[in-house]
Amino acid sequence: MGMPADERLGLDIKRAEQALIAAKQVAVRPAGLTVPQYAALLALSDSPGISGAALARACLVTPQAMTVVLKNLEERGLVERSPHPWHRNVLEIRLTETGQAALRLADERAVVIERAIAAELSPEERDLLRDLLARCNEAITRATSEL
Amino acid sequence: MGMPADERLGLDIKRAEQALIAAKQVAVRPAGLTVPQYAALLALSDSPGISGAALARACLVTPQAMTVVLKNLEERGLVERSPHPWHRNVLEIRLTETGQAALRLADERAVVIERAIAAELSPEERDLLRDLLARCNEAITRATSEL
DNA sequence: GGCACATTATCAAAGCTTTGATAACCATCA
DNA sequence: TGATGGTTATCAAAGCTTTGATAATGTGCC
Repeated sequence: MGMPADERLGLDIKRAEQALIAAKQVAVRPAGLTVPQYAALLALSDSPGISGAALARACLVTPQAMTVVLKNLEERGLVERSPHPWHRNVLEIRLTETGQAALRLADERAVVIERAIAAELSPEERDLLRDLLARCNEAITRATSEL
Repeated sequence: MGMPADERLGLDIKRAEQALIAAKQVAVRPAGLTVPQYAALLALSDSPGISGAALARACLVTPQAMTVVLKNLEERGLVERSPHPWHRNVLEIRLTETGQAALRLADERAVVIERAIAAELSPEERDLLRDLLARCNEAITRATSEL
């Protein structure tokens, strides 16, 4: 087609991401979590009381998608949603103790994956990869707005 | 948690991939395609007559997922599935002319995104990114098998 | 020829993801 | 006070994705 497959960097990015997702799945499964659930719990542990919409943004999904994930997490008692003290159309979301335990278990194993990535590269290479990916991100965003 | 978020390279990879998917969606929408459909059509154009299972592997999804994508594509007349000449539990999958036209339209725009990525980096940087991502991939796979 | 293995296609179920849409709430401004 | 704009939560619909499972087909070996 318009550009040979082996010139498309998008494929390399996708491949790495797929490997990452597959690994994360194996890692978090003993905690009974899916990868999106784990991501939500992790973001929540960093920002207790955050709103569902903000959590969605942190996890790079739409609010509607996050509603579904949270519903399942809430049903299992891993998170609780309570009305905001003064902002009445906002729900504050928090980890329960059960949620914290599940997250701890999952993250222990997920971090093994992250550590393996970090160990594969030197500090300079890590910075370089980060920079290159960020520049791709910018280029992608720019090109999209001009489509 | 076990590792600060800003040390997790997985996030950088995910961010780039999300940007890429969002861009691809905008690109392929005028052709009436979703990103998974576009990916399937693109892989098909490279390998006419491929089996559903092989196509799934090329697109980095399970055969079951690909069955769903192909069913929708077939219903819209973009692909056709026919029995293999001598391998009776295999279906050969091919682009129809309608499928080719849709793919052409979609790919024209998707390539703009890919070109923008390639233009952002020098040839050395492209090779470097590719190498770094591949090494991450290997590290991920290795760590997963040891979980 | 029978068996074991590998691969294919697809059903079922559950979870996730997007877009489109709606209603409600808050803050700001005229 | 009413209008406007921004944000939140969530319903609906369609598509996609995984795991688990089953049946069928081909290949190679004893």
